Amino acid sequence: MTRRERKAQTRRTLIEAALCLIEGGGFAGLSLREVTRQAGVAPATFYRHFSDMEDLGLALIDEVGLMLRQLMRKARKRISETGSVTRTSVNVFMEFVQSNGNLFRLLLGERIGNTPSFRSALQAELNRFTEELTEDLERQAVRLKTSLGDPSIAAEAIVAVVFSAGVEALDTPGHRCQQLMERLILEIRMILTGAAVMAKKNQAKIE
Amino acid sequence: MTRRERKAQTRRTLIEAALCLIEGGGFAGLSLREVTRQAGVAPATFYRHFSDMEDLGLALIDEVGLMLRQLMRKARKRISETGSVTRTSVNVFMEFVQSNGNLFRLLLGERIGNTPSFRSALQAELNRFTEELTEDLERQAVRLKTSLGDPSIAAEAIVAVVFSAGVEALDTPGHRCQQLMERLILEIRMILTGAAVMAKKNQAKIE
DNA sequence: TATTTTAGTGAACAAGTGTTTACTAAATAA
DNA sequence: TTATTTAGTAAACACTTGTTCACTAAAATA
Repeated sequence: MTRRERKAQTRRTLIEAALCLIEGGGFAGLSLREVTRQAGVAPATFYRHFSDMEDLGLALIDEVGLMLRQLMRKARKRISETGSVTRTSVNVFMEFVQSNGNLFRLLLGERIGNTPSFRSALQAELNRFTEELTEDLERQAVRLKTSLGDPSIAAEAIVAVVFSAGVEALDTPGHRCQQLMERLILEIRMILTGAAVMAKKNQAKIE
Repeated sequence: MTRRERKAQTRRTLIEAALCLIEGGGFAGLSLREVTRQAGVAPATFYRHFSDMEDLGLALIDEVGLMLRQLMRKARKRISETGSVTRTSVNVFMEFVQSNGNLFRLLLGERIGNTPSFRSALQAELNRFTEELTEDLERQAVRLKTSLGDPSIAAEAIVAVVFSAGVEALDTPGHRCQQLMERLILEIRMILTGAAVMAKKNQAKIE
């Protein structure tokens, strides 16, 4: 096995270890030595891969970004198969929260955490997500020949509502998740119909 | 000065110290010694007031609850003076976020954090907030002789949207906060009109 | 082949951590 | 007044932490 591959491999081990440890205590209460211990590697080895814990954190945030993009892609694919937009999106989202819980915790925990570089990186990641949703909403509006006014506002509201439900889902036992999803779907529909109605009123005012 | 008063006073000092330190690094990365140092008190003194850091944390969470209740009361009072519900509420909320930033950080940071007892306590606090908002919405609907269907769903959505904006406001410079608030107001109106329209449709179906 | 690079190691460091101990001085109770 | 309770202290404890250092063994290069 080549040296680059080996290095990449232990790097991955470290990332996985950190991700695993986040589950039981956030990123803030997470020590370099814990990570190396969990990874089965000497403390000094850490410095061959990251200069800092903050550096590791930024690598984790890259993973979050990747996750969100995969999430979007998967949702779009399934929507084009099934048709029902909201319900399918919510389904995909909840599946992701269940299986990538730790990344999710990172995303929402460090958004308020101490480290400024984390906060801005994560906020940027979230903004990108909102933008993509905005574009989707725009396309949908064109397709259905309606208007949502400024779709970015609806998108922002939807993202807030969805992620809030995501947090709640993190420690909701599986069987009560269905309930949670039904509420979430209603909330999203509220926002969308509200946006449509308000857009129509504004249109009427202008004409 | 009586002994009880003295004790209560240093207890307060410890709480204030913790609150002050949270600003620069969340609750998780916060050591007992740091708190006592900031409070100007010997480390051992801590144990005369709290058994644990977790114990201190729970005391802080009580403060959060107090803050939220004050928030509600103040909003109601101002609403009865001015009339405009949404705009006034958002104003009051944002003022609170600006002046009680650290409590806010605690509320939203530890909702996902490591400590299970924190999570549940904070979720309970948030739920109480949502409930009160639900009742307010109900009263408003009666007064305006309209219906929002199940107002608890709209309330949940509004809370999500408002707190999400609160997080963003935490490190938004004052002059851009106005923009943020305008968006927030639009989002809330969306949810409310959406809820009203959907309730009307459902009503029509039943009749 | 011999030489250089380098991912990973183990030992050591100074500094910070939570917690317990016996102690003081002042407020309370007798 | 004398005796007791107690909020706060200083010192010590056994650990954990981040970081550096010289070192090894194996892969890459010459």
